[in-house]
Amino acid sequence: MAKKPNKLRARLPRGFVDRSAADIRATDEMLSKIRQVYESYGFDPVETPAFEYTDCLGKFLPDTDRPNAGVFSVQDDDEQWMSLRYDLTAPLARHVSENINEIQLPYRTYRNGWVFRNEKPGPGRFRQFMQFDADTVGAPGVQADAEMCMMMADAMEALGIPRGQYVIRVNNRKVLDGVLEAVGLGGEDDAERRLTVLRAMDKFDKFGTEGVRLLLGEGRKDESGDYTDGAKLSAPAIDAIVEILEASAIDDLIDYTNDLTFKTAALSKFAINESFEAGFRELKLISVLVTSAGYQSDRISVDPSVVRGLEYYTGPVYEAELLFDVINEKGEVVQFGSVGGGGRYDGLVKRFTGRDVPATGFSIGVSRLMTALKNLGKLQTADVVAPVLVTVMDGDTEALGRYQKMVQDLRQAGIRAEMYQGNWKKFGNQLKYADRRGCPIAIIQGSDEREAGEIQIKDLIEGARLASESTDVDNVTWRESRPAQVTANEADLIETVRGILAAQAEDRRQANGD
RNA sequence: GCAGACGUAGCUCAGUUGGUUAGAGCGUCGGAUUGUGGCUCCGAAGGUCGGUGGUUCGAAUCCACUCGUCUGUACCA
Repeated sequence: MAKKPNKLRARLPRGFVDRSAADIRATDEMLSKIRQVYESYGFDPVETPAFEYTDCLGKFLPDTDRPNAGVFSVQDDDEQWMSLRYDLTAPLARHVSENINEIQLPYRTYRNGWVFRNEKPGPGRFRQFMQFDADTVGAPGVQADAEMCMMMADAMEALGIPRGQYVIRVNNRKVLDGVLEAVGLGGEDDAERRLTVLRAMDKFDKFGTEGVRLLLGEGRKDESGDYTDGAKLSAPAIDAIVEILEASAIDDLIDYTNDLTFKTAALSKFAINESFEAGFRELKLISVLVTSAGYQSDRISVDPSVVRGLEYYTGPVYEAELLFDVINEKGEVVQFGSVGGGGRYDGLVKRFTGRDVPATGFSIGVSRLMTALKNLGKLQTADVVAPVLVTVMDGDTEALGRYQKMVQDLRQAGIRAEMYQGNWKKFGNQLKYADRRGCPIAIIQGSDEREAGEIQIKDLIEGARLASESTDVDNVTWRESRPAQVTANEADLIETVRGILAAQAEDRRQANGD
């Protein structure tokens, strides 16, 4: 048998999605809520393009695991390499550096945009996704970091996540450096093991004390049988690190009177080093600042297991985490992780300018957060009513003109409306179309009505309800009963439509229970 | 990247020890009904059985490789 010629198969590259009307509207809603928060903090928008020269995005990797993966790159006409941005921070550093003479520091700015990562997608993880960032450039003090944390908490609540269902966890890269120094991994030779230790600490939330002990020690095997090699630290070092991770507040760890000292048994074996001291003092300061601004530890909490990226952070780091379970389509609880984070990156602008320009900022993973809210049913689906459909009974030019006029009149009265654009000769299809499209009302005017100066106005929502109540009526009878349909004077079109729409809106409100 | 599970129509899935032309429900489209949505009835379209190669007289079924999806893990700027 001869094979048919192969059809081209329509398919989307993995990790990319088409966005539906509902998604787009929900995203817009989210963005405007976040924007409102940032604006109220006095931040101004700025936008940079999706492409940058690859060297400007920078590779700060001490992390040599994956030398070139993760980024989409192309070569320009002049053979310079360009890449799609993989976050909004590096492009901002480029923008600030390029315009450093015009920009008034400290520069408080926000922006949202698509970013691209060439890596394996997961639930709520895409290769193109939206981030919403805010940064303060040229502010050296931790008060800028504290403000970032507060703003992030406010953004979470503005998005409808109730207090107690999220937390902003704060740590300090200097504390982590102090830990590494204290367990004897300060030297250049131990770079690899330092990463292993940091990654292990980062897993505390996921694997708990025992899992982290394994990762800090010999290694850990997961359920699928995959094995992760450990950092092979000594037992006392592991004890000390675990004690830091398990602390519920920094005051449990540190005595802040005069010279800092460790309070706990396992930690007291270590001296406070310079990094520890600087890090803990900054954390304490942030903690005091946010508390006096009214943000208690249920919203912003110091947590030494926060590690974040291993690249450019130099001081405080923070992370927004959702505390509710996220359920996927199959009803399984999926581990979700953080929906945003950031930190202080004092070295990023200096790469371009040579000048010290300290900066701090954070990023909200809009796409990711939206997946979580959607799965939870907390996504505010914007209440967009489908258009009123003006049906076409006669296809002659004069009649079409009359229908167009009706549509325009409706539009000018602020009512979404459209004229049927399919094959008008099958009238049943017009109403079927309206029904499937979710149209609230259909307008009908044939020659009979035309001569009488009337129109038929059909309430499709009410009609659907009536239809579902009487299922055994035969089609002809049902049709001729013209359910939920009123005859109106041509001049009363707008008024009548308005009345029906208002009644429908009221019904929806009652159905929603508010 | 590593490990496991799974790939049959737009969707959800049947498909016997390898045996004619691969099926069902839902959905889609057309008709019954040239001016009325739902119900009902009739009809139609829709398949590289994920792909390639192999074993066999014969493969959706067995084998190898490969691609994709999901879950875990690694990485996550």
